[in-house]
Amino acid sequence: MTRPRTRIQLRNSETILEAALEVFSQHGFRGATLDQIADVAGLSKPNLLYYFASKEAIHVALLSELLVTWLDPLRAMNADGDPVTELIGYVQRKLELSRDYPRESRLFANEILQGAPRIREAIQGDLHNLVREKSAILRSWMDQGRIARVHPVHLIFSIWALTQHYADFDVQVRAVLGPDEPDPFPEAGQFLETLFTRLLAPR
Amino acid sequence: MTRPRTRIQLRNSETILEAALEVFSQHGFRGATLDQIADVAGLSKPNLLYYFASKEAIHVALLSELLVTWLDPLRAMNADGDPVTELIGYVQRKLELSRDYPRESRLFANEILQGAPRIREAIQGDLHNLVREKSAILRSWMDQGRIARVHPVHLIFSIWALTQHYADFDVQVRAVLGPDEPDPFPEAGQFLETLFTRLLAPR
DNA sequence: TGATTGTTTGACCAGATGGTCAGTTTAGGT
DNA sequence: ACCTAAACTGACCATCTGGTCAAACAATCA
Repeated sequence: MTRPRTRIQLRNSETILEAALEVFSQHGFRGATLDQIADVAGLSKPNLLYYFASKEAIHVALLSELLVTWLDPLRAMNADGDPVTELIGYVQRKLELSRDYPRESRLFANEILQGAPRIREAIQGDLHNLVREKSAILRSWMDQGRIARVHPVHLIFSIWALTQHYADFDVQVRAVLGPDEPDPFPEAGQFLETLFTRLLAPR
Repeated sequence: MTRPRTRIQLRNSETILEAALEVFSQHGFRGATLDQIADVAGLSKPNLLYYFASKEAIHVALLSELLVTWLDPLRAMNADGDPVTELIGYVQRKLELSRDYPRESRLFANEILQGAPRIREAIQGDLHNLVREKSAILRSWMDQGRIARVHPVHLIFSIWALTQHYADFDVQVRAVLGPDEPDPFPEAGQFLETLFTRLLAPR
């Protein structure tokens, strides 16, 4: 509840959130147990609850922390830059997130799949507004003929879908590619660059 | 375990699977309870377990049933047809599945997210082989210069990601689009047709 | 050193949950 | 109408799980 004050509080809160991310992202909210989290964190269950009021409090803490960093790449999309460069850059940054922070991606996916009970308002508020803002930029680029005209919001959806797929469906991706292809990300990056370059090329 | 024999067995198995799909797709395996499923099915819990040996047995029955119908659209992709038509057709059929059977899509997504513990071998076996087979077709189309050259497996991934997104992330899609746009699917279909047409146009 | 505050834990609890079972009710064939 | 097998149920159980609490322990500072 209250913010960390002492060194120990800071360290243990961190440890707990890290362990909780591991467990929640693997089993979902309902599938994760406090005992598992405590075990991974190397702390006792009552000690966990000394730092967080409840299981849900841990989950909420993770999600709100996540939402900020998750949307940063989109925020970084600059109206003054070169449109195609900006968009491809966004795609690549999002793909890097999928590669480097797959647990966060799965945590988010789990939450949305269940109907986003804990972050619905954030999605209808902050996210909705951010997308409105950025699609206005996209629309102006289209008006200027600097990128091809497509539905800007569905364009953003397509970026999310295509990049997150590599984190959320990692098991499937690797199983389908087979054991010969240990790291799908380089080729994914190339494929997505091709895809969005062709989609957006002004015509 | 054993296949349904009598009329009652057939009807009740059906009812249970329908209820289980509803509950599992909404709450995940761990989040769903037998009591919930029994309630939705309008049967008592012991009666549920008269038809299925365990909670897991219900889940497995659903998943194996699902896998067949889920891959049918890909199976239907015909080597003798017109490449772009075949691919766009596949995309549209997959999008229709997302629109008409979102619960099945979410059930599948849930399973993959958790690491596919119950269908791993099916994915490494049947799915892997089907994708190999179909990417050979894609490759031959590319060799003939009838569609642009891209990584065939990532092309298939992109179709899955883009279409399933509209079922699995439905809440997000609707929240971001806002209440003015009640049905995202028509515009999604148009967007995806544009996307794949431009991506695949021979050059 | 002692007092105070912050940290940790074993033991415990109430409710939920998957599953069992003995026994009752119903359906279908004769 | 009767019999048999199928269908169904209330009561029950063991286990799991989120959470509590009083008491023990550690750190910090006067």
